[in-house]
Amino acid sequence: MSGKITLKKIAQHLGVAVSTVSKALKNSPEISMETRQRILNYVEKVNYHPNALAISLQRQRTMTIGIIVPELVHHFFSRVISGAENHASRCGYKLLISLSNDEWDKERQVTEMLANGYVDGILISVAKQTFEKGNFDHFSNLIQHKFPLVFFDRAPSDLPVDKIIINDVEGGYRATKHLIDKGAKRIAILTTPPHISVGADRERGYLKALNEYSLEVNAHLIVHVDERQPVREQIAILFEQNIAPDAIFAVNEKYAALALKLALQNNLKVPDDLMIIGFTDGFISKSTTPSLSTMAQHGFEMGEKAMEILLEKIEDKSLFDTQKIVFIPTNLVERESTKLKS
Amino acid sequence: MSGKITLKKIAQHLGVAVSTVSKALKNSPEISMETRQRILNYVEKVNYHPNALAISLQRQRTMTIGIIVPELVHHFFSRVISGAENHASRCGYKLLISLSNDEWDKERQVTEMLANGYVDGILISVAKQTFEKGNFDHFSNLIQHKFPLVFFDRAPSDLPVDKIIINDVEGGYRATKHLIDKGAKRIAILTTPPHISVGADRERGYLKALNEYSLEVNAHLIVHVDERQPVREQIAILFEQNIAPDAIFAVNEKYAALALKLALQNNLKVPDDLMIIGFTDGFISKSTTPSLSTMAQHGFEMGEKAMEILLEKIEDKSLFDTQKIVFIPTNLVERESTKLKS
DNA sequence: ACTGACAACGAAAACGTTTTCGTGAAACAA
DNA sequence: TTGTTTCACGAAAACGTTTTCGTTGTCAGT
Repeated sequence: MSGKITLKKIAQHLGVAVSTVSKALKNSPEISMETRQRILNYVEKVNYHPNALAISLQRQRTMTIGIIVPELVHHFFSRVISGAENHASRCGYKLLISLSNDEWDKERQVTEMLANGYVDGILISVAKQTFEKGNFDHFSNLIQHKFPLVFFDRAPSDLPVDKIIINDVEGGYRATKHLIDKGAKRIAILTTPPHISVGADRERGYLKALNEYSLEVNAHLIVHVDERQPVREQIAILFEQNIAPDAIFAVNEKYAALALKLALQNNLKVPDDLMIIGFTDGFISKSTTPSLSTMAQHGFEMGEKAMEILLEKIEDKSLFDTQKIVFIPTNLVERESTKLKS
Repeated sequence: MSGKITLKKIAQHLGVAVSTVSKALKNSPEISMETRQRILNYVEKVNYHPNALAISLQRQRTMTIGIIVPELVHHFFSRVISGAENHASRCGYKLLISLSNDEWDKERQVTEMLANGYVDGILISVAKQTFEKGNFDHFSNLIQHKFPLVFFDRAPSDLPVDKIIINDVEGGYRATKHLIDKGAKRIAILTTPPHISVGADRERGYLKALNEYSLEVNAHLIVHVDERQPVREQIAILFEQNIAPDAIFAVNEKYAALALKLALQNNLKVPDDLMIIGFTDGFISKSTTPSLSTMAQHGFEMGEKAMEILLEKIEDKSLFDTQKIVFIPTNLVERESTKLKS
C-alpha cells in the first residue's frame, strides 16, 4: 500500500496529463505512437494496475455479484456457489460470497451492505430465521429500488421475485415412489419442521405418493426432526416402535446417514430388512456401506442458472418487471441402500 | 439502482450544502440541532445508505478482507472460511471469498484483482498448480509492495511470509503412532504425490514413527495417489498384495473412506483385520460404519487465527517486517475403525 | 462602536479513474 | 496572408464521500 502507484504519479513523472496516460493505456488513437510507447514502457516498468474502486465508482458498475448463503460448510451450497462462480467468471464478473449464518439480522446487514455499491446484483438463499420471523423487508426494499435480485433454493413465497428452486414436491414424490416400486409398504419419512419449505415440500411429495398407491399414512412413521434437540434420539424412535418401517425416506443426507448407522447398529440388513433413500448427492452418500440411494439436487446447475438469470437482468433493463421461476429437476441415483437382490 | 439517493440529492432537496448533510449524519456538533433534525428526518424518510465504494475510495480502506481458496466444495476449507469470517465480522470487517480452482493463472488474476483496491488484506491457500509450476511472482510482488498477506494451510516454503499451517509432520507421526500402539505391524499409507506439501509432510511423520519403533518401511505399502488417474484402483492395489497391511493411514478423509469401503468389500473386519485412520474430521468420518478414527484439523481455529494475524498486520504498520509462523495442532479422534475389542 | 469569540454553515480539495470538450500548433488550401 | 483542418494533448467535470478551512452572522465584553 505504501507509495501506491496511480495515474497521477505516472503523469507527473512523465510530464504529461493524467488523461493522456489514461488514453494511452486504452490505446486511444488520440495519442501519438511516440508518447504512447513512452507511457506504456514506464507503466510496464512500475507494474501499474488501475484501482478497481475508482473505476467502479466512475463507471457506476462493479462487475461483481454478491451471493449470500446461510452456511458454507454444506455440500449443496458449496456446489451452487461453484456453479455461480463458474458462470460469473465466464462473463467477466467476480463473485463476492457472504454468509448469513441463518440469522435474520446478519442477513439484513449483509444484504444492505452489498447493495450499497459493492455489487451490481445479488443472489441469495434465505436464512431459516428469516422464514421464522416472516420479515422480508430488506428484500422488498431492494425490489422497490429495482435492484437486481435473484433467489435460489430457499425463496420467499409471496414476493414477486425471480427464483431458481428445486422441485421438491416432485423429488419427494419420486423418492417415495422408488421405495414403493421396490415393494416397501411401511415407509417412514425423516423430515424437517413445517416452516422449512424444502422439508415441507418433500413431505408433500411423500404424502402424494402414498396416497396415489393407496398406502396408509401412519403418523408414527413421520418424524419432524427438531435440530435444537439431539437428532440421533429422534431418529432412533423409528427403531423402537412395534410396527417397524420397511423403508425410510430422509429429506437430507445427514438424516439418511444417521438412519443407516442406527439401522446397522440394530442389526438390520440394508436394504433387505430396511431400504433407505436420502436427498442431496454428496460425499457421504457415496462413502457409506452400503452406499445410499438419493435424489441428486444438481446444485452446480442451479448456481449457473441463477447467475445466468441475474446477469440477464443486469444487462437488459427491460427485464425489470418480468419474474422468472425456474425449477431444477432432481434425479434418482440408485445405490446399494435400495438395491434388492431379489 | 434507478434514482439512487446520494448526499448531493439530499442537500439539494433541503437547500443545504453536501458537507452539512455529511456532518449532520455523523452528529457533528458543528450543525445546529434544528438543521440536524431536519436532515435526519429526511434521510430516514428516503432510506438513505451511504455508498460504500465512495467511502472506501476516500478513506483508502475498504474494511474488507479477501480470502482465496483452491476449492469450496471441501469441508476443511469451508471451516477455515467460517472461522475467518467469524473473526472478521467481530472486528467490523467483511469477507470477500474467491476461488482459484487450483489453477495458477486464475490465482494470479484473482490475487491482483483483490489487491487493487478491493480489499485491505488477503488470506490465501496456494493452488496445487502453483506449486507444480513453482511460480510465486504474484505473491512476491505484493510482499514487495508491503501489501498485507497471510498464508494458511498451503504456503510457499521459501518466501518470507506469515503462515498458519497444520503441523502435518507431527499429525502424521501421531496417527501412525496410534496405529503402532494398537499393535499394527504392517502399516500402509495412502498419500499424495511429493509436491503436495501437506501429503509429503504427513508421510514424513509416518516414516519417523516407523523408524522410531523400528518397523520396516515397505515400499509396497506406500501409495502415492495420483488424482489424475482413477483413485479407486490405486487404493485397491493394497488389497491385492500377498503381504496384506494390518493398518492404513490415509492422509485425507476421502482416501480413508474409500479404503474402508474396499476393505469391507474384501470381507475384511475393521478394525480387527485392518485398522484405518484418516486425516480431517469431516462428516464422512462420522457417517461410515464403522466410523473412522482421524486426526482432526481444526480448520475453524485456523481461519480465526489467520484472520487475527492479518488484521494485526493491517492495523499496526510496525509489524511489516516480522513474519509469524503459527502451527495449529491436530488431535486424535478415536472412533470405531481403530478401537479393538481386545 | 469596536474587537473578539463563537456558532453554524458552505466551498473546495481529495481519493483514482474516465470522458468530454477544449486549445495550441502545425499543415494545408485559397 | 488568412482561414480551415487535423493532430496531439491538456483541463476539468464527474462518480459519492470526508474533511479542512474558510466565511458569514450574532453576541458579549469593553
